[in-house]
Formats: sequence, C-alpha cells, structure tokens
Amino acid sequence: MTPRGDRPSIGRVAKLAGVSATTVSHALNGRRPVSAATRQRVMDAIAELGYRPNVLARGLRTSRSQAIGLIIPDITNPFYPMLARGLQDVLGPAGYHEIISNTDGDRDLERSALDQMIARQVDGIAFAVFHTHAEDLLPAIDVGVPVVRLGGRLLQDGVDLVHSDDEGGAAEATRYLLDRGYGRIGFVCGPDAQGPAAERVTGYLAALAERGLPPDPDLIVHTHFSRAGGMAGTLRLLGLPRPPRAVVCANDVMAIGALDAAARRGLKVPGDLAIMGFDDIEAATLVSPQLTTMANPARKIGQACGRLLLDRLSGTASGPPSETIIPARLIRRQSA
Amino acid sequence: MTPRGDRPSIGRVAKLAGVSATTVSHALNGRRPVSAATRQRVMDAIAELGYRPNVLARGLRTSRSQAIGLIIPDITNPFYPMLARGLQDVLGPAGYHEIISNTDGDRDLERSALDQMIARQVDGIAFAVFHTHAEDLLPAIDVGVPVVRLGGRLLQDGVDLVHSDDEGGAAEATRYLLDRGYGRIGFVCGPDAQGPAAERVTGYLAALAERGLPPDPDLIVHTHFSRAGGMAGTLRLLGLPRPPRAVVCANDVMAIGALDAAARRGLKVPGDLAIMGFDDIEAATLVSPQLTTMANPARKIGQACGRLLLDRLSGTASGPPSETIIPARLIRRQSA
DNA sequence: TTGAAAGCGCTAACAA
DNA sequence: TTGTTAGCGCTTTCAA
Repeated sequence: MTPRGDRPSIGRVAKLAGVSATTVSHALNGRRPVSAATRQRVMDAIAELGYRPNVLARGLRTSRSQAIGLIIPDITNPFYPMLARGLQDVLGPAGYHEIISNTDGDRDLERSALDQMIARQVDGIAFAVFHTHAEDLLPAIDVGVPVVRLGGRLLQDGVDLVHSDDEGGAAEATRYLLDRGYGRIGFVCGPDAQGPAAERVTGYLAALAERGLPPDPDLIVHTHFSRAGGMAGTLRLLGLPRPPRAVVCANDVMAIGALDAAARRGLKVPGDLAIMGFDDIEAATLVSPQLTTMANPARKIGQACGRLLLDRLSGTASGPPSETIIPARLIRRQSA
Repeated sequence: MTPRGDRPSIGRVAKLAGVSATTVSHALNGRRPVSAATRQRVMDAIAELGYRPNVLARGLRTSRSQAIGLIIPDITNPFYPMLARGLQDVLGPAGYHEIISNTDGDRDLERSALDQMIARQVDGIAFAVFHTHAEDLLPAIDVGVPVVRLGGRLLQDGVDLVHSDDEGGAAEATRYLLDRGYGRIGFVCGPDAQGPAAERVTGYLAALAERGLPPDPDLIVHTHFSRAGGMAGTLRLLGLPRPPRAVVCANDVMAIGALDAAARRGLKVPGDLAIMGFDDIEAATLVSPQLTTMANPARKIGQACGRLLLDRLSGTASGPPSETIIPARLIRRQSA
C-alpha cells in the first residue's frame, strides 16, 4: 500500500549482526567507540540488507533535518541557479540538502514558503526576495532557525545579510565612463526605488558627485527590468534635447535592450553610444558587441551565504546579525 | 542547544483546546468528522500557539515525506531550471517539495545522490542523466520508489520515461533545410553516440534517407557540447574539399559556436552558411543572426514528469513503464 | 463524535 | 565496550 517496499530498519541490522540497535547507531556515526570486530559485523549486516538510515527518523529524534531551505523568486532566472550552486558548494559537503521554493516575487507565496520550510524543520533558510518586510521573517526567527537574507540592506535581529556591492559597483561603472571623457551619462533604472537597483542609482549619483557633477533627473529613466524595458528607457534618453552619449543600465538584460535601441536608431556601440551593464550574465558575451559590465558573482554570494549558515548552525557564530558585501568586478568588453 | 526554539507540538494544541491529540490531527486533515465547535476551538488554539505540524514526524508515521528528488547534472545549465519549474508546476499544488541534487554528470555522484534521496524517504525521483546504466536505478526500484527518467531510450521495469522527440525534431530540422534546396548538410554532433545527441543524428540520417540521399560520414563531426566545440566542428566541416552550405547542430550552444566559425571565415549566415540549432535556449534570440532552432520544451517535459510521478504516487497508474515523448517545434528565425 | 494507546526508526541518557 | 529504556511528534487502530 505505502510506497516503501519494506526497507530494513536499524533493528533488523542489529538482529542480523547480533548486537543492539544502539551499537549499530554508534558504529555508523562514531559518537562512541565500537570494537573493530563488532563494527565489521555491523557493516556486513548493513551491506547484506542494503540498509540506509532513515533521515526522517533521525531528524525527528535529533531535531535536525540536515536540510536547508532556499526561497527565491524564480529558479528560471539564471542568477538563482548560480546562487543555489554556491550554496551547495558549501552545504553539500557538510551533509545538507537544499529544498527550493519559487515565489515569483509574490509576498503571500513568500510567507507560505517560509511556513512550509519551518514545518519541514529545515535547519536554516536562505531568503532571496525583494518584497519581504522584516516582520515576514519573524516566524523563522521565533523558532530559532538561522536566516540569511540575500540582497537588501535591512539589518534585522536574527537575520544575517549577504549582498553584492551594488552601490560601489555602479559607482565604479560610472567612473569608468567618466574617465573616458563622457560628461553626460544616462542611467536606465528599474520601475521603483526598491531593491538592489536603488543602491545602483545611489552609486551612480555618488560617482557623479565625486567629480562635482550635479544630478540631472532627466538622465535617470525608470522602466521595467527587461530587455523591452531597457530598449524603451534608452530610447527615451536618446530622445532628449541633449541626449547622453553613454548609459549605465541597472542590469545586463536591460543593457541588451539598450543595444536594441542603439541598433534601431542606427547608432554604433560604443562609438555613438557607450553602454554599461550590470551582473555579467552568460548572455553578455553572446550579444554583439559584447557587454562591458560589472560582474555580480552569484556563486560567490551563495557560498558566502552557505558559510554563514554553517557558522550559525555549528554555533561558531552566535553574535548579532552580520553583513557581508561581495564586491562587483568590472569586466571590460566591447560595449563601453 | 538544539536549533529549534521549543516549537508547539500537537499535544500542546490539544491541551489548550481541551481535546485529545487525535482530534487535533483529524481536525487538521479531515480524515474523520469533527464537530464544528470542537474544530473551532482547535483552530483557535493552533492560531494562538502558532502551531505548524512537524512534517518529519508525520512522514515517519505515514512513510510519506511529501518530497520528491530531482537528480540532474547541473542546475546552472538553463535547461534544468526550466525542468525543475515544470515539475513544481505540477507537484507543488499537490503538496510536494523538491530536493535537488547536482551530479555534474559523474556516475559515482549520481549513485550517491540516489542513495541519499532514498535515505531521505523521498516519495518519487526524477532522474535526468546520461551516463547512468539501468542497474544504477535498482536501489530505488527495490524500495518501491517511483522513478521517472528524463532522456534516454531505455525502457526499464519500474522506470517511466519522458523525453523530447529528438529523432523527429532533428529530422524536421533537416527536412527544413532540404526543402530549401540544400543538398549537402553537415551535422555537428556530441563526442559520443550516447544520449539525446544520438537520437538527433538518427533523425538527421532518416530525413536524408527519405529523400534518397546516402549518408556521408565526412559530414558528421564529433566534438564537445560547447560553444568552442561547435566552432571547432563547424570549421572542420568548412575545411572539407566540398564543404556543406548548411549545418544542423546537436544543440543551440554548439550552433552559437557554428556562428563563431562562420564569422571567422567571413561567411554570411544564412547566405553562405545556413545554421540550425536545437533546444531554443534563451540565448538563441540574443545572437545575431538569431538562431533558427527546434524548441525543446523543458518546462513541458518537467510537467509531464510531474504528472507521471503523481499518477504513480496516487496509484492511478500501476502498469508497466510508460514512455512519453514531447514533440519538438520548429522555430523559424534568421540563421536558416 | 471523541480518546487511549501503540508505534513509525532513530538516538541519547543511564546503567552495566 | 555494549545494552536497556524512553521518547522525538505524529497518525492510526481499537474502543467507547
């Protein structure tokens, strides 16, 4: 009836080896010395029966599921698989599995995903979402599950923070253009002032300010985080009375849209229009000209997140929430 | 000490509501009538305590973990996230979570991932790998866990099969070129005769045979499944005494490499060389000219896989292994 | 309509 | 070096 085909239990192994279940347990996880002869008999029995410890039962007893939850908007967005891989790089060798939930950025789904993770007794949670407020994470904090938040700036009790240096990266991208003599630089931004995009605008403005350049609201356009949005935003900039000769885009996908806009206007890139992206997604090397961009190292972020979780789980870290900033790196290619 | 902050148990809820744990259980999962008044008291208690059923404990008792394992080579390859999403489309609403393991195509890692999934008591497994032999799946079959294999052709007891129509798709791609007057058509293939690539060669040859064209071994080059491999293979074809004017590539990544090869030789695409890809990855629309290709619908494959698993889990399906073939669709763009 | 009791497979006191 | 016992939180007979 049930889908399990009568799997051998620790008791069966014990009986076959002629020892107690306790001894089998200790032979397996070495928390207590077991004589070589006994261990051998146990191992033989395990092999003979094809025994595998039931992780659920172990988890129930130890209240550690050896699983961590990863809550993200959409695994289909190439940034997140990289993040997931980085997490696994660190957590896998430590014996943790990853349970992934997609939320599509919906706040209700985010909350329900968190609930389900808690119900599954995950040992830790990596939460990568924009629209979540501090109070949404309280259920996890209340039950004492370590949470690492990916992105955002909010420091919150019980929640470590990992994010890329959006502000510094955007500043560096802008400086790169300034150094090449571009005075009027446009910024193609996301729809609102939330999330990493906001930090990127801040960096852009900071770089201008360093050189004594005042911000020009006309040069900042708000549009969608998409290829079409990038094109529309860039066209808007190009339609200005004094259009910019260089643009910084909030991400690579939008920068590819900026490329589309240049092609439509018959502008050469970077000759007539220089374009900077952000993220260094795979596609950045597929378009022509290839995108000059800031590398946003998803895998490294995932690894940092994994280490943080591991430290909290082992009790190595127990202090107040930490903030880890992963630097972005300038990748010089052809578009700027 | 343990990382769980003293979570409320069903017993606590029962006490607060003034009923037995049994009643709380039934109030929650409705396997037995509970009076409206009692149910209300139970729900109130649950809300007051913030109770969430412990999925591990439930799983231990019912021997169903409500989790399914997804074993893939690499979540970083954009095909697999789509697959994972398709699985979740179907399995998520049914209350299943997904546990993902990356194997990097390593057979030992594949076997160990399978072992771990079994140890975790997953209710079903989706296995997407090339290098696995039939006997590697036996551990899962032995314990009665339904397995769906993604890709490959091997019909095996206890293992359902889902794959795209690699053979038919490649035949259609080839026919498309034949219809446009190309007589000598090259095929850029993977390193060996295994996996979906093999089926694609078969389809290519079948289409040629339909028109009475004999196979020419010179026109089939073996190379790596990568952009660099695609370029190298195409250059080899172009170096032939009578080079083909059209090539079919085993996947889009290789087709992008073929584009590189054409650019290097100064050939116009599709004027001097027509190029067909396979898969329709996102990048297919980013390159210039955009790739004409066969869409390999990963998400649909994932959904089909999820339905199959669900049928096996619910007992709806219980017969011999099934084979589901998802058709590939021709996407006309610019490269052919 | 409800409860009491047993037990899923494991580990951790405690005891020898 | 090893065993006995209890119990993690839940569901499921069996009984009322």
